[in-house]
Amino acid sequence: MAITLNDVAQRAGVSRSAVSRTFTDGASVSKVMRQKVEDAAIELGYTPNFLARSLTTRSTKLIGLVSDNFHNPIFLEVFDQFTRGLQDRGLRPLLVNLSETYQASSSLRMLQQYSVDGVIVASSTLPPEVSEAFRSAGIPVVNSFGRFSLAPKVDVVGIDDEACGQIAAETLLARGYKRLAFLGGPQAATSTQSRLRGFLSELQRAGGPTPDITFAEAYSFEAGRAEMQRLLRETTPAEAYFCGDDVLSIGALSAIRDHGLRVPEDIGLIGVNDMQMSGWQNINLTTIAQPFAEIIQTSIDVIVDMLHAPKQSAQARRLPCRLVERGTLRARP
Amino acid sequence: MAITLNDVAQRAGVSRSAVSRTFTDGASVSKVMRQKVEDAAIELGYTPNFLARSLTTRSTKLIGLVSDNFHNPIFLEVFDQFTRGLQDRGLRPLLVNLSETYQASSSLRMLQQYSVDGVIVASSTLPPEVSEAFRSAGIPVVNSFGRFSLAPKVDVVGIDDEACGQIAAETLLARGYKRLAFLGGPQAATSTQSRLRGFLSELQRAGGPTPDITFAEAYSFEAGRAEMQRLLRETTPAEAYFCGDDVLSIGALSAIRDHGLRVPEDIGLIGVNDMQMSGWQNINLTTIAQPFAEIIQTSIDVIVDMLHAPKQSAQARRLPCRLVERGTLRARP
DNA sequence: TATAGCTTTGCAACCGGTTGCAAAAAGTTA
DNA sequence: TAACTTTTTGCAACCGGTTGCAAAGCTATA
Repeated sequence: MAITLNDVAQRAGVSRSAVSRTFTDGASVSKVMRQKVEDAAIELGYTPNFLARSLTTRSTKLIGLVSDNFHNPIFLEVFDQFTRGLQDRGLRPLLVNLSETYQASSSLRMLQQYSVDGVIVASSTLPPEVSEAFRSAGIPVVNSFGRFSLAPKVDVVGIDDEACGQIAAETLLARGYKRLAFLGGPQAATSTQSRLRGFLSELQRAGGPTPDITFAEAYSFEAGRAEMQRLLRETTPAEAYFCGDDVLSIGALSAIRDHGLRVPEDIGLIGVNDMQMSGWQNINLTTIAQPFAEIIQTSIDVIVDMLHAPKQSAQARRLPCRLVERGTLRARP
Repeated sequence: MAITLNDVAQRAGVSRSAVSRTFTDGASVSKVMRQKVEDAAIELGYTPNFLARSLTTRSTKLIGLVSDNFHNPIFLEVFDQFTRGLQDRGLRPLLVNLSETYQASSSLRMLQQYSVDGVIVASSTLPPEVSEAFRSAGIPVVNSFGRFSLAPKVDVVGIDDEACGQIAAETLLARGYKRLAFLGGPQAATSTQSRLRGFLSELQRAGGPTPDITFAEAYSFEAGRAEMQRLLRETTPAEAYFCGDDVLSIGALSAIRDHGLRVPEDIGLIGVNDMQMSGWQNINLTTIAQPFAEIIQTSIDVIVDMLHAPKQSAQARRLPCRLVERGTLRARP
């Protein structure tokens, strides 16, 4: 069916090697030979088979892109940019959806079967074991949006969650808020814990108040809404909430408004991520931006480096966050 | 480095074929032989190389998933469900981001190089030529969310855009709206045109008013907002708008509220898609739901069928939409 | 024109598997 | 136990490429 190297060789009246060499960068072929082969190839509509090639070159240009964040709107930015970034470097993303029903171990085996050149684990919630499994299988791996650690087992590119909590604390204090609260993501998530730690330490350092602390079930609209509804029903709400992430914040926002309170007049809200729709004028969320583009670009750079020269030591990179001021916190006094 | 068939054969003291057969469904191997091989395989940590296998079996289980919708929030549902659905059937999505900078032709060549078993083009805006190119290259292809046609060149699974327009017209008339308008997506998009056609024909049939017609630049928040701002500034707004899709509607919604008007009291709004965030309580958009799950499931079924038995004739499937009543239209009189 | 040095080319082995075929082994029947 | 089936196994060729090696071709120099 498909046109192969042999067909082209025969058509052009040359050896198989000659054809192979014409399609291999840096191989030795004379002008006239190249011309003959290319003519025959075009005539027949030949395209080399990458997978057959990969058998000897030991490189498939396939990169496993593993995530469990498919429901979170930040996924939009993340996947758009990952796919483009990889394409730009001639790499191909092989997508793995690691929702709860799929075992991490089966995804490892699967990506091994496809001989991926590397793996990007794009998730802040998957346990580190997932990435580590790839590494111990000898596959280059980078964990994007992962947790910082001083002696990481795999390369990590993410934000500084503690600094993020500090920025939130500084911002709320600078706005003159007195009764503060932390409405985190899932309590078990390390990102939640780190942000909380940064938040608390900065409040303490600055002599600020001790905040109330609660956690939502997930990084999702419904979870944020449900938790805020509970808070409004069962407690005296704080003046301002530092929320686990944007989608959580938007859930909380909806609960507050439904409860007849105004944002930012009655309650202030600050999130984390700065996903696209946080900037939509009817949401207009004050938030702490993750540098998506840089995280993704860096992740790709790291994995590409590893493809060329496998590294021994892993490194965790923390990229800085920054405050994006919009309409869910009151102005500075 | 990696463990191969040969290693296992040697370890188990059997032939290469024996090892191959143990890992091939339906091949003839005795119990004792299988045991020997499996023991050796486990000991060495062997996993068969899918790509090497594909060379002889001519099946890679790779499915190209091409789209240009990466910025639209419906992408969330679409990709989550596609990846899971494919995984469930042992297929692997190879992602292609066909944003404007990437040529359709290069994506064809690339997917050919990777010998994908089939291609799913998930987009309502990519021109039909994209899907047709795959078909004429002999690669099974299905166009999800594509336009219906009586004699399609490739298989299509989508909604009935005209019926969608009709539902919008019926709904708005039933609510007693008099001055209606259509705020479409990009004028060139066939989905826009079909929805408009259905909308107009139903209005005419029911003796309804003739609506104003305008188009936004894209299916995006900004485009919807910009166009609605223009309408509010330059025209007397209609009583209710049928918008091209949800993200456009939400953009329009924000413009209306910013202009000091209320929805649904002053202006009514109905969208298309029912993406997740349309149900968020602070958006609460009345809309016409696309049956995402069914479209995706059907698309996968179609492509799987084609893998087993290549079909001659293409077919376009239209799945029904349904009204989802929320808060952006006034109640029936 | 003979010789050395560089480039180009084809041969054949290999990458990691699968599979048709025939020989060997096991199972059945008489 | 002999003759006949059926199952299991290994050999060797093949899938579509790449690549080390040596022979062939070319150019430059003496």
